[in-house]
Amino acid sequence: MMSMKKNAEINTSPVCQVRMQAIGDAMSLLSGKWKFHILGTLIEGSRLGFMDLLREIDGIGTKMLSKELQDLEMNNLVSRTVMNTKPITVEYSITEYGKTLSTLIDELAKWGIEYRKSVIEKGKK
Amino acid sequence: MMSMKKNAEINTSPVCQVRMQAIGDAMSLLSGKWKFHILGTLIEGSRLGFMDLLREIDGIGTKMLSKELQDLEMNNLVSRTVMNTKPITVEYSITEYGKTLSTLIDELAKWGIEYRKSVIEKGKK
DNA sequence: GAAAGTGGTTTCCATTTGGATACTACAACC
DNA sequence: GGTTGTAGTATCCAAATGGAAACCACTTTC
Repeated sequence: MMSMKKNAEINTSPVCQVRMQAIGDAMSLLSGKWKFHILGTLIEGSRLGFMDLLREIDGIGTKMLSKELQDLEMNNLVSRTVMNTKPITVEYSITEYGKTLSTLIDELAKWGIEYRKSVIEKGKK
Repeated sequence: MMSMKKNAEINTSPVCQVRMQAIGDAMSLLSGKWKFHILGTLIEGSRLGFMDLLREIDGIGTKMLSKELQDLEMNNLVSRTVMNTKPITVEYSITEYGKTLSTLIDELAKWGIEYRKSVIEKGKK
């Protein structure tokens, strides 16, 4: 019997290393429980205040919303504008760069919808 | 001056609620530092052993790999087959259902590659 | 019989994450 | 002058996450 050492050559290709690195890069910006929710909300309805977001995103608290928004702003995915209004308001919106995530987030939502359907189907059996 | 109460009606639509719920559903399966890496690796090179994955995925340890694989298997995204070989080998591969994540993961990788490019560009300035 | 390779589990620990609550500060409304 | 609404910050705490190292059981190779 041959004792070939098969080292699973498949992913040793540079293409795949780049791909894996890319996934890591992307997730370093997008990880966390709320990032996709916030981005998804801001892509749908632009120009929302802090309290708007707090109401829209079910379950999030002020601390997390504040922190996640700062992260996203720092990475230029979300912009924050302090408005010169009477009781000072702040407007959050998706940046042009943030919009490049639209197709990704659409895919995620699409997959999530199908997933829920499949779970319901299984439940019926 | 009118004091209209604008309650940011945008995302109150059922469409958006479904969308947000879907994002939450999807992330409940895909959250964690390594899920996308593992799925991405298995989509590229099917049929990999535990040690193969450990080598392919840079930085992961045995505990996390073991745990994440169990999660993914439980959700039918990855299959685990114990082979009847001399020093017992196990083969992990992506399931048909797991393959429905291909476009999503491709999008993620694509975005990550562009992101890295843009960071490098900024660095040059 | 020791080393190396398979596929993990277990234990311990530090860091991260995230939730609840309280609080500030300002202005308008009543 | 008390309540409401805006936009957060601060603090405390619990739970989840994740890494390092040791260990197990088995087999083949040296």
